[in-house]
Amino acid sequence: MDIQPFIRKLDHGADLTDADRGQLSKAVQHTAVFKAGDDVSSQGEVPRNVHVVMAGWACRYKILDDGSRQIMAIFLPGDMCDLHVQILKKMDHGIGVLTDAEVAQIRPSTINTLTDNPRINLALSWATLADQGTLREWLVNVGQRPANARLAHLFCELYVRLNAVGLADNGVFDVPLTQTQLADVVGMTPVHVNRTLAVLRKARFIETNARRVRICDFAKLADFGGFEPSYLHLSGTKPGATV
Amino acid sequence: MDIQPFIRKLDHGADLTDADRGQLSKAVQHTAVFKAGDDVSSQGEVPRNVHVVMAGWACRYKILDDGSRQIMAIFLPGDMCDLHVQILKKMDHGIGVLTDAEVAQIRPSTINTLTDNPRINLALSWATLADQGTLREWLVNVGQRPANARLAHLFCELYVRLNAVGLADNGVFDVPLTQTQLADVVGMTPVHVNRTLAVLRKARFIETNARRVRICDFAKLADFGGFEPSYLHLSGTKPGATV
DNA sequence: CGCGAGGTTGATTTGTGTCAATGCACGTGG
DNA sequence: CCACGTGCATTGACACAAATCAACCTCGCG
Repeated sequence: MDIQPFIRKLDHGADLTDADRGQLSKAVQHTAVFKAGDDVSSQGEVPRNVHVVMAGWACRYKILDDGSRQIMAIFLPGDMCDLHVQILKKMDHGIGVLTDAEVAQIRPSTINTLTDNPRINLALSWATLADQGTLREWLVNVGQRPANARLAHLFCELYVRLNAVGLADNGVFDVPLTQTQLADVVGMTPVHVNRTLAVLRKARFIETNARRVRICDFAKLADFGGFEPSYLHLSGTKPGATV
Repeated sequence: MDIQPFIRKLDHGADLTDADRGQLSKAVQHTAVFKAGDDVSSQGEVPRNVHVVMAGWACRYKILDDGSRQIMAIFLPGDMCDLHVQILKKMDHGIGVLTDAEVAQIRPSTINTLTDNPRINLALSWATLADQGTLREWLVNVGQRPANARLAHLFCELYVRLNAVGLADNGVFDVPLTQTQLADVVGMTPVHVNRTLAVLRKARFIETNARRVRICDFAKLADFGGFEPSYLHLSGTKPGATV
């Protein structure tokens, strides 16, 4: 891995110095490897460490009594889970890994030294706000948009987020999820995800082969899905950044 | 108003001293009155003040191109909107008032003096985490539950939250929302909200007259709606609190 | 008195879920 | 090298929940 997605991402949120970047790099040195489907931390547990996805995809999810699952957040490489959980006494949901993945664990004491650095603290707070914006947008997506627009919106978001950490370009990116996992993200049935993907392909919005997606015309797909990237706040908090 | 819901709420999150309570009281002295439907702050605006609802109900919402609206959060008396927004450059959604309401405005500088107080800071952070938990639960609600369970869950949540600030007791509380507003919360049609309410009434889960709701048997309704209140974290962060 | 906002109800359509079968790629073991 | 099993994608037939369209009702208010 060339430059860490974690740093690359936080660079969007604040003007970090090389020393800041070094400090961040050091904080994510201790990693653990998980197999697809494993839990990083489970519902009901006492929150311990903060996690940063280094490679692979993870998620925040909740399983209901009837066995259905809602994925409430996707963590891509560079994403941090739950900066402030240690305040709480109990996880009200699980954090799991969607693919084989490498996840860094940061102890609370290390987090404190990070947030003592004002630039890093700003970057982390920015990232937290962006996560919240994303969650809100997912609610809008699931609550208001029909199936085809819902998936369109999701693909647009994933592309922009992956692009921001150097993992997507030219409309092409990997989506290493099964259709069942996609279904748990958008609140649909796997069968209906399948059919909806077929519709999007037929309409020439996207092309897929294996687990690779190509967005044929981003502007068109974004319009169709009602995607409007301001909620990701990728212009960050930097004064000079473009909106 | 006897004791402020704002203080009453934050008391759940940390062990405040009387001095802390005084400091909080003073921070919410400047209020403005809004008429139902007014915007407290609009999408696209530069975030300025932090708001606390003193009386009435407010919400966070987003309107889509086709005119449909998703309410992403309900702010009850005592709830604070967007502790950290000032980090961002642009509101990606609107804050509006669902009923006639009184809203306190806190300037960023005042916020800073509040968060300099470690107990208050803990309480505010706790409240922020509870808000996030609520948002996640709404996504689960809209993404996975059928209409009747969805409304059941919402009523359970509203009851517990109102109860926590002294505005509900014995299963009875006011829901000063139109069915159209309810629909925007749960991602359904007003017509379908109406029919679903009728089902809940007929099943003797709830009774309603005017805008007052009575939950006949909370445990039964909670079970039906899959409501499990841990996400509200009302046991807070206090060591001695019961779970 | 008339108007408008909100609630209620009915008939119908449509999007999505459900159930079930098939196909396909891949890995494993005989 | 082939037989088999498994996980995932795909497809079809059908059921059902929810949206849509439209009418009507009630009540508070100017």
